[in-house]
Amino acid sequence: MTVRVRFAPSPTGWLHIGGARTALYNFLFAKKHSGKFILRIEDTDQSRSTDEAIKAILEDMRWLGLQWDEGPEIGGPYGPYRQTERSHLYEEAIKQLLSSGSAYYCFCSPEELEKMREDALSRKLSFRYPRKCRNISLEEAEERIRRGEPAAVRFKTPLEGRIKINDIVRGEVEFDLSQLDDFVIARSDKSPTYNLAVVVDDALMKITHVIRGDDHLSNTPKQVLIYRALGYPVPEFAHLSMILGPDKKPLSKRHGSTAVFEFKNKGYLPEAMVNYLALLGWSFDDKTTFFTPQELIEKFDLSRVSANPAVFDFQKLEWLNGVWIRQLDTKELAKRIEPYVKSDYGENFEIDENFYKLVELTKERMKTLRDFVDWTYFYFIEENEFSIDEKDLKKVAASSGFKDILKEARDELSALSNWDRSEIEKALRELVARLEEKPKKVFQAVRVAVTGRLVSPPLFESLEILGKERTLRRLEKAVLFL
RNA sequence: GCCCCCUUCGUCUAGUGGCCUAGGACACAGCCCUUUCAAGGCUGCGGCGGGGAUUCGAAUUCCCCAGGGGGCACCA
Repeated sequence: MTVRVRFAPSPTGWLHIGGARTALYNFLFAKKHSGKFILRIEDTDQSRSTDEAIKAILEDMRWLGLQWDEGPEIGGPYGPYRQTERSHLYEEAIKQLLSSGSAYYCFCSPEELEKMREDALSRKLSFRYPRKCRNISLEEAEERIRRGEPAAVRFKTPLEGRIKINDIVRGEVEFDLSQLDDFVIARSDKSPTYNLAVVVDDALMKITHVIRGDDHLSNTPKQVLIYRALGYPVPEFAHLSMILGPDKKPLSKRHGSTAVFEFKNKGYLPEAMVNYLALLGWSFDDKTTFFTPQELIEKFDLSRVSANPAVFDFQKLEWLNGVWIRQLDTKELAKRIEPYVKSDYGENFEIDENFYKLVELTKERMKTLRDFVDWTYFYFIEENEFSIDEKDLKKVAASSGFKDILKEARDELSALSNWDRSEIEKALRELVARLEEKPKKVFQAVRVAVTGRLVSPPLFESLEILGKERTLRRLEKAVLFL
């Protein structure tokens, strides 16, 4: 039996961290077992679903490297892969359930039921549909429908018994059927409800393992009932716990970024996102934290997924992103950074030697790709727009001899015939010795004057990349300005 | 109200009866390296939700409680 799993988002917004993790676990499980990863769009709620959302979700999934084997844009043998295009399949299933006696028409109006529900709620009782229409015969019901009466379809839930499921991450979970009521499987407009649609789709798409969010656990017994009534094999289930915010509440926008594209914009690498997400609720052993996508595929194990909800740690993600950045080779890293430079300094930017040097220089201090543009402000800024950070300037300018140091530095550096890192260092160190100053004092003075900030990439390399002309100009300007 | 799930350092986790005076990672603190910031190295801080029971022995098994979360729709 070949493994077939699916990720089934409803396109009502962007792909979120939680959804991304569910998709990832499905993907990893499929790849690990040489199975198929299917993407299905659950857009039955037409009022909230949009085509833009579908596009965005597909884009984010591809960015993360979660390419599906069957689904939108690429098709597959069990399509269509959008629920709105599958209505006839649901109608057929409903018809089958009706004629086999597993379901029945219900003529109770939503208003009537709503009233009963409110009433029960106000008396602190649990509401369950009273099964008023359960014994109306199919013939009678069809007659009433012919006369124009609206009717929903309900599943005829057994009055007693238990449903046991063996969840891969949770183990055995049992439900008492007497706790379930006769849930609606088709609305009076004939459209299927979620529980019916998922089962029909998963069954027809031959899904072998349903890996999804925890919030669906209590729906599972209802779905098992439908599988059985329809005569389909029941798949394996694995319910993933939710992702929480630092306050232990379900992760949401108020905790910070939750949409995948936001992390992309901030300069996170897809590999780092995948690495982090994989570790959020799963571990390989007691020490390994770095995994390439390929290693994840080899090592991922659903049964090692933790059942308790995990708090999303933005700091750890950032750290891991830094780890990923540091181990990319410079050329590759430069390619990843390019778009961020372009978005800040113009589309006509082109990768050159200096860019590679800057990447090398900042590589080990970046946490996100966007940090690069921050670190290299001094280089990319137009010369006439260059300015020194006022706070930083104040800090160094307060000490005695600041101006003299800059003047001397300018003289020493302008005398250099070879403008390279080691010559620059030699000249400045000689200056330190001659002035009998602390190295730190001299270097910081030059740093502020030339890079505009007290914190910059290594000084000598920065000056080399900046070039003699620009360096001297800035020193000159600083001397005059002070 | 009913049903279901979850509970090891602040956070992610290792741990399946003795290897645990509970291991790793992030964060935090200190030190080293150092021209700044990082990176790196070292050290430290810090935890089995509570109560019973089983056992020679329990983080690990069982029961109860508490806390957190999810579900109970003609939403998905």
